[in-house]
Amino acid sequence: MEKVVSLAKRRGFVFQSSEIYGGLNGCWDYGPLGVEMLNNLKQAWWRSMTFRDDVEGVDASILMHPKVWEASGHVANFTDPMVDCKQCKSRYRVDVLMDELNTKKKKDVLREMFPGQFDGQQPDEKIVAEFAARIATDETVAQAVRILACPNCGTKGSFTEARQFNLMFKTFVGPVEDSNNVVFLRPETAQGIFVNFLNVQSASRQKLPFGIAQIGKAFRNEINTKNFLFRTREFEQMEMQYFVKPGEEDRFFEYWREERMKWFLELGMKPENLQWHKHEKLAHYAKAAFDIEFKFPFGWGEVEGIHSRTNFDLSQHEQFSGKSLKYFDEQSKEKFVPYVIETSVGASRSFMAFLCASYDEEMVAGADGEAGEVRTVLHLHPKLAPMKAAILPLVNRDGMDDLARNLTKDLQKYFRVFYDDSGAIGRRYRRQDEIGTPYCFTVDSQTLTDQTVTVRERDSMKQERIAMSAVRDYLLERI
RNA sequence: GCGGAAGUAACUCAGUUGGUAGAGUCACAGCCUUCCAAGCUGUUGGUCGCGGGUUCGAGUCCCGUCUUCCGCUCCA
Repeated sequence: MEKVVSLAKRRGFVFQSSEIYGGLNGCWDYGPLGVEMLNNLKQAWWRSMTFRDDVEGVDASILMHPKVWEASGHVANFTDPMVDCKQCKSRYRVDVLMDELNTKKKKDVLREMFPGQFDGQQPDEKIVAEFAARIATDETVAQAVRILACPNCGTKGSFTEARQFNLMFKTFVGPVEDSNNVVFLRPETAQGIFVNFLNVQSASRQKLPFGIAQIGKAFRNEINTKNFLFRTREFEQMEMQYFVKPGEEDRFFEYWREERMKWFLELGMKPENLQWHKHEKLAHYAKAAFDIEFKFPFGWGEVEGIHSRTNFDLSQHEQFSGKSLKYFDEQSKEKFVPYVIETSVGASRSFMAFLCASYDEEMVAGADGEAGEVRTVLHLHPKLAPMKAAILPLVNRDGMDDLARNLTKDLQKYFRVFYDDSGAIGRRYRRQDEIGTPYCFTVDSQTLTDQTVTVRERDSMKQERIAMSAVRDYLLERI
């Protein structure tokens, strides 16, 4: 992990945000190579999503009407009161803590908070119902927390006061910081799609089933950031919401699961580094949910979620906006609120996943077949590689450098390529290996006579000779 | 948020009981060099994370703070 972070910085993939001021917790900047690779990644996703008949794109604004987040449930559900145990330092979400109490413990709490009212034998159902009813307000919950014992160390009354965590970034529209002007930075891009559902549908004349895709930044005020780009407060999502007729959701859920896994594999991910994670505890909007997890150096972590979201979001927006979001099916003459299949992938997270997956330190034999040495290489898929090729004169004389510069200029009309004439050729190859450049074209003395160059392939380090005029097509075929 | 570790050149790291800040790599300018990081010469580059304190004197000792990594917790 540290090696990847170090390489990312050294070669200009990722820098820490505001580094000269000591950095800002969990914020990162993409450097010259990072932005190329991130753009490539986003482009690969965009092409796979929208270069088809049934998906349209949008780019919604980050600031949205505050009611959007009431409708989506984020205002109510995106805040989790938490407590810490002062004794053993473990932390709990208060609602989880309450849910996990057994009936006996609930009875104890009720007895202590309402003396005399729950003495003697009490039916279990009554205890459960009364607990749910009476321990419902912030006030009563806080009281209950004071009585409870920590499930981990058993110490009673060791919890801190419950603290509210609102994971949405708050800001103000206009220069006056008035509570009437509060808006939120979107915590997910999906809502920008839902609120535009009818706009897109009518403008594009799409019929169900069809999808809307969007790439954009989202913000969550996470309690703690973590693991390089994995958990950050500002991140980029690539989301597609696919609208279907109710009853067809399961079929398309399976379809998109397959498609999305295929996407990762086609970009060079190894199957053994990916796995499905099924959500057993579903969110309030979901009917089914699977995550694609990648094996990061720190363990398995989610890079994409594929969720069957029912018609929850559109229905909520109908209710909160008072506008109909129903779709009229010409065939069956039915009017209904479509169901939604969501594919939501983290651009930053998958960037990191591809970086980690491609990082390798290989032992290669020395020139004389003796002591081996370490070769650091990023086995990035050519589509993702920030530099598509390097053009190198073997030595800087006899006009080899001029030929190489001309070739570079030609190729730059089509690709991001790199010219390098400094130091020994081997060193230059290795430098390209380290940033994942898939091909190196070398101009040597033979080029001067027959206009051919050598192609050196990154992963195999094998070389072949092709005509200089064929270089462009060589790259086009492979990228 | 808790606990542990770390922070010195772009990178990896030295730095003695407190006494003017070092190496290798990289980069740059040359030379050399006809295919896999290892030749030669020269050069640039450091607020020792930041802020206090102790001291004649702090990279070194003390306090605070920030950031990163690891573990816990959390991740509608």
